[in-house]
Parts: sequence; structure tokens; C-alpha cells
Amino acid sequence: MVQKRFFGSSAEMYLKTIAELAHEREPVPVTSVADRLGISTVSASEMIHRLEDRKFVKHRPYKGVYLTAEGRRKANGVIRRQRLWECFLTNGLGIPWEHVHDFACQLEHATDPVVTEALADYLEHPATCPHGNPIPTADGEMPALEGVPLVNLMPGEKGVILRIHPVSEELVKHLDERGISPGREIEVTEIAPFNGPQSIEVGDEIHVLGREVAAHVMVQQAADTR
Amino acid sequence: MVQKRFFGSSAEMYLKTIAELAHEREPVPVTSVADRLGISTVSASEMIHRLEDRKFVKHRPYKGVYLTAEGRRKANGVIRRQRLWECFLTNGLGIPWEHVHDFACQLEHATDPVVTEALADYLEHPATCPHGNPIPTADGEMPALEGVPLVNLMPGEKGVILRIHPVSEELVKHLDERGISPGREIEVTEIAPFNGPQSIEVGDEIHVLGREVAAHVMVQQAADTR
DNA sequence: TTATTATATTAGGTCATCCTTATAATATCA
DNA sequence: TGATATTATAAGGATGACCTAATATAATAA
Ligand SMILES: [Mn+2]
Ligand SMILES: [Mn+2]
Ligand SMILES: [Mn+2]
Ligand SMILES: [Mn+2]
Repeated sequence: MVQKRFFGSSAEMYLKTIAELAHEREPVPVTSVADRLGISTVSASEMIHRLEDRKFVKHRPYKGVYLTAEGRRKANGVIRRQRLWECFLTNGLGIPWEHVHDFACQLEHATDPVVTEALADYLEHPATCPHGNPIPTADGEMPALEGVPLVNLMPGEKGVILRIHPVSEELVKHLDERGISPGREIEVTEIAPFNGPQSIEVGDEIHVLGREVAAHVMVQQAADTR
Repeated sequence: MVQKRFFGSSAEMYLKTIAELAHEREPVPVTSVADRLGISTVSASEMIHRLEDRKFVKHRPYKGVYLTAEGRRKANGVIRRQRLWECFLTNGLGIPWEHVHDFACQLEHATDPVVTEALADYLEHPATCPHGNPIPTADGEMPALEGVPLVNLMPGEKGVILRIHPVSEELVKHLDERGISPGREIEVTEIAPFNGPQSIEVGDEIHVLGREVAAHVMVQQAADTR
């Protein structure tokens, strides 16, 4: 018999998702949690009640959910496991970075703390995952998030891609096909009128990115040297 | 949305367990499956019905259960994943071999085929797990099992430890504490009367092993050179 | 062959995690 | 402020995986 867990991979996914969405807005609307997880709002609501019973989240009706300190710790643990596995899958196993997200999302729920820390040692404690997102510490702290959303840059402004928000494999693939990955230097060449898409110069190519997409790309903005 | 699976980790454990027990006796009594999984016979019986509906096993009432070809393929897939992870956890991460069994038993249910094969490449396609058990092929075939049970050796007979049946972490620890691991040369020095325990010489120490334990240790018997 | 034992099934739960449909309550915008 | 849109809850189900207690049936040993 393995030890009885208080919750399974489903609850872990809720916590992780809430933690991720909290970077965009807090409290996190239950609806957005449901959307992100592809689950009905009724089911999401149910689960959030259970998580509240267990003191992992606090729900303000009609406002949204917050993680408690304990919930954040748990969520960061899941995120740590996912991002460490992402590192191993890309650097160790050579799986393309746009595919590792989902694979790691399975492994993250099946990884003992002993294995997690042994893996961290093995990888020599990387600071970020292949998508540039910081890896939480072993005691559940999330490092500060650097950078500004690419969508905020105006034409003529330059920067270096820092990280891509962990939303979905589709997003990463979309960006990868356009040469957008952590470390690349970019320049916004144009913004279409009426809140239209941005044109981005990467290397010597120019790609057009929708605002929704560009909102998930974080950049280190270059000092304006004119 | 991830793909909808027909069964979860529980059903995989049943298939793996049936495959393992089938080496000792076939058909496999439902009771022994239940015992090995630490589950009531009623529950095991229910699950075996479900597995039969899905054509993974065939149940002969009052006799036991067989794997179908498809069930064996599935079971060998699980075993392949477990043993590959065991290799990585010991050789890659440096986790002691007596601990990797349970960790790998979690990971085996969360590993995509793409990851499995990338891992096999990475490990350079090992033939056996750290316990000496052969790793099934990518298409679900189990290599032939060599060796005879240590418990069958008579006093004076020698051999080399080939593998330890994948039963439990306790068994492995018990053996490890007595210096019994794959590759070691041993000699049976004595068998206590009335089907008693065997005394085994390993290196220059002598350890006493119960018959139950010794039945799970497989050896390559040395030619009797007298 | 009968008594004992092993095995299976029936009945009636629990719990986590999902669903749809319908209704109630709140927020927000005009 | 009142209408509309969001959000929450209530009601009733489903499924997979587990449980105990009681009963039925087949296998086997005396
Ligand atoms: Mn996940
Ligand atoms: Mn990542
Ligand atoms: Mn397992
Ligand atoms: Mn093994």
C-alpha cells in the first residue's frame, strides 16, 4: 500500500492553474480556472469548495479564488516538478521544447519528493525551464518574475525574450514556428491600428503576432538608446 | 484536454501484477492478485470483470485469470516503463536500487510512449533493470527468463545471482542487507531440515534465507565441476 | 461422498471527479 | 436604477475504484 494522499492529480492541477492565473489577475475568477482546465464551472466550483475545506484556497463569491500560503506552497511544488521534468525531457532526452509541457504535466503528479530533489541535483539546479519560466525552490518559493509583456512594447522598442507563459502546447508551437524562444532578440516594427496585431522582427524575419499571443510572451526590454 | 484513456493507473497495476504472477502459476488466482495489490477480493473480482469486458484478460471461474495477447502487450508496456525508470533512477539519479521500485511504480503510469522511447535511447537500451529483470521490447515482448530459483539449489551447489523477482521494496531491502544482488556469486552451504531455510555464502559471509525469500531469487547455476 | 475450504457473487455502501439543466444571486453597464 | 450578463448553487446523474457483510457455488480432501 502506498501512502494515502489527500488529493490526486486533479486537485494538483487546480492549484497549479490558480497559481499560474494569479499572475495575470487576483483573485482568480472561477470561470477562468474552469476554462483553462477544460472543465465545467459547476465542477470547478465543487472542487474549489473542497480545496477551501482543506485550506488550500480562499474563495470570495463573485470575485474569485486566492491561494492560501499552504496552497501556494503546494502549487509551487507541482510547478517545480513540472519544470524540472521539462528540463530533463529537453536537455536530457532531446525532446523538442514545444512538446515537453504536456509530458511533464503527467509526470509532475507521479514524482516523489526524493526523486524531485535527486533530479534537481542531476540537472544542477537550473534556474528556469526551457520556456524561460523560473523553477520554484525546494521549499515552495517562486522566484520573482522578471520582464514585461511583449504586447506592451511600442514600435521601435527592442528587447530579449525572457519567457513564455505556460498556457498550452499550441501556444508554444505557434511561437516556435515564428522563431520566438527565450534568449532571442526582437524588435517591434509595427502595431496595426485598432489594437491590432504586432509585427515583430526576429533575426532577419518579421512575424505578426496577435495581441492575445503577445500577452503571453515576456521580454526584458532594452534600454532606449535611440 | 488530454486524450481520454480507457483505464487509469489502477487497471495498469492489475495487468502488471497478473503478468508478474503468471510466471509462478497460470492461470493466476484472483485471490493472489488481490493479495499482491492489497485490495479486497471483491474489488479485484470487479476490476477483473472490467478488464475482461475490454478483452485484456480471460477469467476462468474458480481457476484464475489469463492475460490475452492484448493484455500481455499492455502489461509488458507498463513493465517496460517501470524498469526503464528504475535504470534512470539508479544509474542517472543515484537513488539506491532498493528504493527505486516504488518510485518507478508511480512514474510508469504517467509516461507517454514518446518519453518512454526517448528514455530507452538515453539509457542506451539496457537489457535489464537494476534488479536483473529483463526489460520488455518497445512492441511489448518480454524476453525469455533465464535462471532457476535459488531455493532449488542443494547444499554445495553454486551460482550467480541473475535477478530478484519484483515483489516488494521490503524483499529487495532484506536481500540487499544480506549482500544479495545481481551478479554476486553464491554457494548454498546448508539447508536446515524439515524444509528449513538455506544458508548462503556470499563473498565471505554466510546468510540465512527463508524459503519464501529464496524462491524470489533467480540464479544461473554453475556447472557442477565437482 | 460428504464436509470443509476456496472462490465468486450479491447487496449496499463511500469517495473523488466529472457531467447537464435549471434556478438564484450578484455585478455591472447603460 | 433597472436590465443584462456573470457567477453561484441546487438537483440529479455517471464512472472508476475502492469497502464490508452475507450468501452461493465449485473444488478438494477426508
Ligand atoms: Mn499536470
Ligand atoms: Mn515550461
Ligand atoms: Mn505502478
Ligand atoms: Mn526492477
